[in-house]
Amino acid sequence: MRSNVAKKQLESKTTTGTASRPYRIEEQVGYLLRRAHQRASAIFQVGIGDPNITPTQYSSMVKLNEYTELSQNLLGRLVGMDKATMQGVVRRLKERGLVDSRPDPGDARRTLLSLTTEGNRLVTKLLLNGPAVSRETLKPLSQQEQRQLLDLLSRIV
Amino acid sequence: MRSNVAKKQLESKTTTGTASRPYRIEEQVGYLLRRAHQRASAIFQVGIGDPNITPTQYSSMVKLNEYTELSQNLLGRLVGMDKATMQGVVRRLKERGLVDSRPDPGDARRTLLSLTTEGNRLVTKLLLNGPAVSRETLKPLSQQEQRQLLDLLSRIV
DNA sequence: CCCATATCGTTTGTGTACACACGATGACAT
DNA sequence: ATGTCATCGTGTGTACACAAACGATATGGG
Repeated sequence: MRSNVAKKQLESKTTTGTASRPYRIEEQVGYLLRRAHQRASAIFQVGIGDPNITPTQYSSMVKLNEYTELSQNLLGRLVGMDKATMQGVVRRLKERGLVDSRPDPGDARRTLLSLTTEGNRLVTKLLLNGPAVSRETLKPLSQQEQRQLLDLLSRIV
Repeated sequence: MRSNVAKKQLESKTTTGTASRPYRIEEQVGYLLRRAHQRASAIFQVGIGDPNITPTQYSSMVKLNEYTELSQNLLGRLVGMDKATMQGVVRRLKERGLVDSRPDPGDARRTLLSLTTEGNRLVTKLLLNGPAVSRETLKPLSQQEQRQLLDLLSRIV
């Protein structure tokens, strides 16, 4: 009973005169994004080829593979990670000998990051599995729908 | 140079004869889902009306508001949370006096959860802001695109 | 040159998120 | 009734994710 009060109040119109649908948590973007992200992470974990590499570690390594050397902060911006989060990701990659760092000779505030030989070898291997992971995640959709989803997602990011 | 080797190898065909595009991390579903989820969470945090309530806490409370009483495990399934994750979410909600628990009289393994009066009052208030949060998150898209995105997301979950 | 301001990386604290192991309980077949 | 197997909640360990505060360094204006 109590809950119906809340639901009623939510049935206000949006912009059009169309009656808005009841508020269901399962139909909200945020909720769906969380669930979809969970599933994508699970597929990544089993499909990328190394159970100890996480999605964020992977994207960091891919970016370092592209740019050779990057400051920690710039890398964070490129892969969409908070600097505090980046700190942990980099620390773990360094502990595993996949990433190296040196002070930026031109700016004492910065740390320059690069892949080690082993890091380079590992990304090269994982990159072979990358497309399959994406394909598996998108499998429920047709080719056209896959493109649509990628387009829509990139526009709300 | 080294990285070009990896990229070359990834340019294998998918199913059709179409030349596949180069592998860019920014175009992969998993990456886009992570970024989109980040943005949705940020919008939620400022828009839901209580900075101390997180998206998972919110969806748990909404479900408890719908069902009145649920076992912790079932609630977890309904909102897509691991039981270990659920444990933490419920503990925090209980600490704040928003949720109550009692042993299931018919099954000693289960804990039954419900909203307290205060929890009920809070969800009712937050539910008023829910639609605006979703609207804000989807703002970059047209009405039709919004529906499409929700449809595509629910199909890959 | 100096000062206000900004950037960079670190640290701390809180909160998801999941794997794994554990103990208690329930369900079911023999 | 008993033993096997599943379910439920808990605890531990690891890893994102971000806010806030901090010290060190850089930059640009006066």
